[in-house]
Amino acid sequence: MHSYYREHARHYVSVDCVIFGLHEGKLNILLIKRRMMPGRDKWSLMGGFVEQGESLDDAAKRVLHQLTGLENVYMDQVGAFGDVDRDPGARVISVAYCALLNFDDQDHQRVTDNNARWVALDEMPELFFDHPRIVEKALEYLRQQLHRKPLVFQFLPELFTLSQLQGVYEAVLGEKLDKRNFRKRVTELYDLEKTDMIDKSSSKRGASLYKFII
Amino acid sequence: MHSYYREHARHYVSVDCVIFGLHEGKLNILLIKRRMMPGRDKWSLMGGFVEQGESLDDAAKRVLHQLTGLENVYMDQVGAFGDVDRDPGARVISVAYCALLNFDDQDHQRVTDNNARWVALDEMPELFFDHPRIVEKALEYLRQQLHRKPLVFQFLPELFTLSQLQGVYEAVLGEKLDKRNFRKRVTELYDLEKTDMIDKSSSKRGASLYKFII
DNA sequence: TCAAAAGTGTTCAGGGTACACCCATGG
DNA sequence: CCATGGGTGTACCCTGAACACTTTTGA
Repeated sequence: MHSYYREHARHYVSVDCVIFGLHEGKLNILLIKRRMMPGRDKWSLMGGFVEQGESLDDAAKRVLHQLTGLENVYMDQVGAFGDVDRDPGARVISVAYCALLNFDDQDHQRVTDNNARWVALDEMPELFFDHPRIVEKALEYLRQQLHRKPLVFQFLPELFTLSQLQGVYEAVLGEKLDKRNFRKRVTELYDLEKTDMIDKSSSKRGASLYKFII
Repeated sequence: MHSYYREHARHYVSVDCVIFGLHEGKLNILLIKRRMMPGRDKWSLMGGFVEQGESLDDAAKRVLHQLTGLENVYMDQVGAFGDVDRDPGARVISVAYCALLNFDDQDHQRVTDNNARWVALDEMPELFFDHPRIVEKALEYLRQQLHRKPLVFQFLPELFTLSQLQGVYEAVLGEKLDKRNFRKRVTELYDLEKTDMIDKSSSKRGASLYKFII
């Protein structure tokens, strides 16, 4: 390595994951209750240090996998947070990621083992570090991207009803939508294949199950 | 410091600045020809290491100031780039920022001393590292944010003509705009104060100078 | 007098929003 | 038989796009 590098400081770098999932019609985030200092017994995002030979994206995937047992989950980088005193224990620069997953896919045992809990957005406890800012930015990012990419389907199983799909939009945007306008828009915006299966879990009449075609 | 941290790797962290300016009606980026290894004599973005006790934002401001002599310039974080081999000299995690400045404000002497040059977007030389990706992402970010925040004024002096303003939009978006539609939209979108001063530098008739009111 | 940029309104189409009723079924 | 969620079409408005001519003045 050139001496050019050696004279500079090196830093701990972590990734923090804002893990979004839909639960009981509400947008939830997966939080952990810290078992170690600093911030023991306080709520925070799930995070981990970036190790040698590990890219930022890989570190984020690893952290998510540790907590949920899931792989191939949709993740996006939200931004880097590098205030000097953001972590009271040491100077740590953190890169935040958000993950969007189908609530039912997770490994509940792992989640429990990690001292983690799903919390609805409007019931968030006080978070440690600068994690409130990170959550805020992730949410803003999610809401923006919702209009640009077909992210909603990440929250749903492969087969879903249009009402479920609408529920995701409403939960993420935090507002009610008109059913007819929603269906018109979504069916011309996305390639949705109507299957001949009917879901009866949420109504007596039953609703057609759809599949999203990429 | 808790032992919790010590077992983890530490990394060099740098900031790289995508410095945008408008020159001769085109969107330009300020590039430097590297004087040191790795990548000596190749073109790259201006960057610098994040030091102890320095936040990411502060590091970006410092780097920009070193190169241009400017302070209080509009900067935004574009994202973090952390592939393991992105820098062939060492493992360096980089956080990219973009800066928007008025071309005429810079300290040209400093720019020259730093071996830097303004290059139009469509004349970009091959860039070192993963800097092409960074530039691409910064440009995408800039074009997106253009519709959300009053960024255009960062490229202009305090007083400007509507034609200059339109020129900025056209240069950033890379497309011609309709004059009447542009003027209608911009005057109802922003609070523009028409001064009684006339700019004659670009036409015989002269154009009114406007001021942007925050 | 002419070249070159400044300045100025109207028309039209398409997308987004508001809005109400019948259907199928399980309990 | 009724409560519950599923499913469907139209009218209106407003925003965004297309479009051409007059004005001023320095060279």
